[in-house]
Amino acid sequence: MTELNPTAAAILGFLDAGELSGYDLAQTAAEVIGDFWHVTRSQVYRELAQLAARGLVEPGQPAARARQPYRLTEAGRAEFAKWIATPPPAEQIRYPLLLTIAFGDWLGPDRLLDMAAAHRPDHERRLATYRSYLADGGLDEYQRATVTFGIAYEEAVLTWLDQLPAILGGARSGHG
Amino acid sequence: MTELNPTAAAILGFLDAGELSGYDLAQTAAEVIGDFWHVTRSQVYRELAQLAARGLVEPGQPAARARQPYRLTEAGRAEFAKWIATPPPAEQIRYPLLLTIAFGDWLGPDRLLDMAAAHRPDHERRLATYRSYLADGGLDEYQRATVTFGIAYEEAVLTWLDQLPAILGGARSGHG
DNA sequence: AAGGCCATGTAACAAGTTACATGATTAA
DNA sequence: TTAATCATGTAACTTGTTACATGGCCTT
Repeated sequence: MTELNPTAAAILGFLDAGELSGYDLAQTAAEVIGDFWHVTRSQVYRELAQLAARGLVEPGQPAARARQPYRLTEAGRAEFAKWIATPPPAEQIRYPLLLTIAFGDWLGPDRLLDMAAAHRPDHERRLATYRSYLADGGLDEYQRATVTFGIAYEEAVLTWLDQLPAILGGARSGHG
Repeated sequence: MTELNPTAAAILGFLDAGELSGYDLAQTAAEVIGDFWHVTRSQVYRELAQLAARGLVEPGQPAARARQPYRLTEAGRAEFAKWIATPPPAEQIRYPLLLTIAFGDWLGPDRLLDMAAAHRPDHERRLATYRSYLADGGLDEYQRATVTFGIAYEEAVLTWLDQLPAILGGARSGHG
């Protein structure tokens, strides 16, 4: 048996709460873990097919609109338990804006600062959302832990954006 | 012509400095942008083949050990210039530890805190490295900008790790 | 009852990872 | 001069993205 990948594991984790279709699962994933683990519908369907083939999930009653729900099997539950007990690997960040900045000599500070500033509203919005989650209460400890990460992260990004003009201020464009 | 992907663009960007082999490019990428844009050697070779097919790079003199260097063409330079002038999309984060925490009910706070703590040395090490880059000087403004992001990010992670025990402290495991 | 929207899923493609192969160098 | 290591690249597989197809549901 191959190891579960994190996406497959998350699917099993969500199915623990009861039967869900691929569509539901994609939606749930987007809401609950979407900020640090992005999953598309296509991935969900593929993983569901493989999980079914391995006997870790099984199909329930089909319903309207071709809806096909799945539920967790005992083997699936066991496999999930094994996965979650495994120490997770390091995070990965892919930050296109930093790439642009790394080659920033081609653009010069002004264009770069504009591009960076364009990202600010997104971060402000997310930060506000996370803060309101905490303020509204109703989160369990685990959710509070992940949301608190989001807050720390967004604050860091905003702080960095604040510093950027001072850092890039002295530079001149080297290309055209 | 399809749009350049960021990895292909980075390859062109590095080739602006002169001829490099796929191996060199992979190495350079790991050093210069590896912290926010991970690229494997295999990707580099694939992109080089495609870039060559599109006339954006061209092969130079083969050398020992099957070394095949490439250089930028004028078309390649133009395409890179177009790419870097395009506003970059949002970053993506994939954080397996947060996934584990999101399903943390299965493990309980003690195991989670252990797992989280296991990541701390990595972050401390990276933070120290970034700080020494700044302290040693010799970085241009653009590098300082990306390194400063790294510092802000690692500080945020460490702060969050500090808060975790207090956040998870009250929880009990629900499974097992 | 017609038109538009939404839920649901599939298929094709692109990007990313892992494992392997091979011939030069270097060190013992 | 043999063994170990390193530079270089290829191939196979897995994961991630984008575009498409279809039919039920709701609104007018």
